[in-house]
Amino acid sequence: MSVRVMRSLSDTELSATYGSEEEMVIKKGSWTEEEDSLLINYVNLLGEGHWNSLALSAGLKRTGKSCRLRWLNYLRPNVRRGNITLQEQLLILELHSRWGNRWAKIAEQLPGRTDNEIKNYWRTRVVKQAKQLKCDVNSKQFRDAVRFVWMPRLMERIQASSGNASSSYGHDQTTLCNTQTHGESSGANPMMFCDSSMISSYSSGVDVQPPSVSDASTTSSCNLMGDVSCSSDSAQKGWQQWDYSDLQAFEPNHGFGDADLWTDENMWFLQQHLADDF
DNA sequence: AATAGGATCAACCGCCGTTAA
DNA sequence: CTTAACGGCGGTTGATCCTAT
Repeated sequence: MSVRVMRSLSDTELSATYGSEEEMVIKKGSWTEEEDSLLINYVNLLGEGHWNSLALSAGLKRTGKSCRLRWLNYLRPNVRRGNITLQEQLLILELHSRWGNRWAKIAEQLPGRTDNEIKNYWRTRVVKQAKQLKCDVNSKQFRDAVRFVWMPRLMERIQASSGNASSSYGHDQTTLCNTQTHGESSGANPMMFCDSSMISSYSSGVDVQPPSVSDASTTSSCNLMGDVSCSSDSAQKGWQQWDYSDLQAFEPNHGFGDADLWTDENMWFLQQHLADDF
């Protein structure tokens, strides 16, 4: 069977021919409600997988890939939509620092979120922030900024809100963060550390263990940044001096135009005191 | 009210690994 | 062993929405 591909113009419905001449027109573009209903019905009937044959069975003029994507990213039960929560942001930053652009793997740790959504978040929020800071998103400078400013700030806000609101997953977050300092890192910003229960409690409802962030010799509280330990005197001193309390630039819907909160002084600090220490 | 530019996100593309014929 | 089909994944695009002017 030959396949002719036609790109739809928004809601334009394409006529598809099928049959005697063994030609099928593949529809592209936005999915209609009818297509969604068809797909849902046939996935319920046949189960996930075998997307090409499912598409044919359902009479959908779509590729198997397109059906799979639509199902996984939109129609599948328990897909979480809407704003990425602070906890989710923190987890994404943490996991990305460990795994890089392994979106699917990261998504496994955020129940209901899709790799596509996480990827979009990264590109629209994180990459943009890096651009505003005039550094490459993969640069050590920016990674340090994420570790030592953005993530602590997120944790601070999570902690601040944990007392008066249950998590979006309906779990008590009172044990979210452990702000005690560590022996070997006592000079570091306490917000850098978090009880390892944080991630697993975040991933509530799903039996997910956080990635190993500490070996057996470490204390029960772990460094959320995993492989980072603030062992440099200069960095520790810098942390004590660095006032990041006003940072809003990283917060969603909070005007990324506030990136000037990332002052030259702070960036200089990062470059001078952190870049070589970790 | 109009519009330009930015932000967001759904969906497509291409590559790659796996599997079955 | 080879090859084609399929599914999964990350990268990218483009339509739509939002906001500032």
